Amino acid sequence: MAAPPNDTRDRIAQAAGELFRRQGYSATGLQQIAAASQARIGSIYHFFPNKDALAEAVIRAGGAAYGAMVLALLEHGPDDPVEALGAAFARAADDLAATGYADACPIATIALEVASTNEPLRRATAEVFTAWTDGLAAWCARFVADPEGARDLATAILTSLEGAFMLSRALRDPGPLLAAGRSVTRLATAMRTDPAGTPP
Amino acid sequence: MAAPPNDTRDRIAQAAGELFRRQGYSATGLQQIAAASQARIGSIYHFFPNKDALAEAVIRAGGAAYGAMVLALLEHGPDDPVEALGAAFARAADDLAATGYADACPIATIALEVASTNEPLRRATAEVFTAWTDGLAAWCARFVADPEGARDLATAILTSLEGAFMLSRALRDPGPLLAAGRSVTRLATAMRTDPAGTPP
DNA sequence: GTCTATATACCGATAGAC
DNA sequence: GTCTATCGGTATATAGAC
Repeated sequence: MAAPPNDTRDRIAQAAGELFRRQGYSATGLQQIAAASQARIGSIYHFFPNKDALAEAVIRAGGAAYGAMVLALLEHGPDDPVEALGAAFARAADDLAATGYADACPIATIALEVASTNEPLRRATAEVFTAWTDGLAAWCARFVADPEGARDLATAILTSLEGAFMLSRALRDPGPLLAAGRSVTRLATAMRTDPAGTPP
Repeated sequence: MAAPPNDTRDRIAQAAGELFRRQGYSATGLQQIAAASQARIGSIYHFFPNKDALAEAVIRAGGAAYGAMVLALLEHGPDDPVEALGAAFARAADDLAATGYADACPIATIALEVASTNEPLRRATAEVFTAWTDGLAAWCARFVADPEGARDLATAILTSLEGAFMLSRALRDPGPLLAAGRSVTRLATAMRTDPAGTPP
């Protein structure tokens, strides 16, 4: 999407991100990352001092990219924000099913693994979640006047998405993601300040 | 709560469950489980054929216990179901903070780790999530007449709880859990069929 | 910057004494 | 049913040639 140079460092980071999100941080070995990125272990250590540093780079870069992608999806979707929300959840369900229920949130698995065991990585995931919430809250503020209400709705969108990703992956069924979409659009409708475009 | 006999098998399963939920499945070694349960590795292999079998037993037993606990919390809370929901989320936030943001959902971390890598364990987590959804849907059916609506609300409660657990653990902040509680109660209010007890 | 070889430690699992 | 010793394999990380 953005970065053109397919150099070794990028290949390593991308392969690591894909493996971390699918099977978790602990279960992914450096040998596997090297094989997936067609690099040598020595090259990984040339670009990253250790596995934790690689993970932190992957969390921050992948988090920024995913947040930008979601916001772009909302902004370039239907004009009505509630419809855009519903379309985004439907799109997430399609994409998840298309990858065999493998690729959902890029940092969710790592976030749970490190929350109580690795403070630097926990902090990295926290900063990504906070940035996502900020971005969503700014988008929600377009149709929810109360700033606290906009932030609550943003949190509801993000937590519903994360939880629905978890259930849909475990069940191998888009149902939870679609149900979460229905609930979030209903909630957004109830919270929207400006009811323009809503027929009686 | 239920089982009185503190025999070796129970100690192993309980210690394994605690470690799995806090730091994940892959990151937890049998040596650590043995140390935490004051058993020997040989004893673990006496009761469970391998690590996967231990995990499956932990997922199913822990899942059943947690589901029963949540339903009991809802049923023995305030008479008004919406108030009971809000109290349950507030209670979850208190409990999470009290454990240093360590003990949230007993199977969430494992579920994400195994969703794409371990089919028997993935199936175990799916069955637990389905049982939870069924139980919640039955409870929701008390005040939401439409069965599909009750099931959607049950899914919304569960996905919001899981996603909010994730964010609250990562941020070390009860905020997301409390915000999810506000959103879920608002949603339940909008969906409730019987508005008895709701003052104007 | 790339690659090989290796150090050290721990992994899950097994065998067998008691 | 409990415990010790140990197997083969892999983990992260390092040293150093090229």
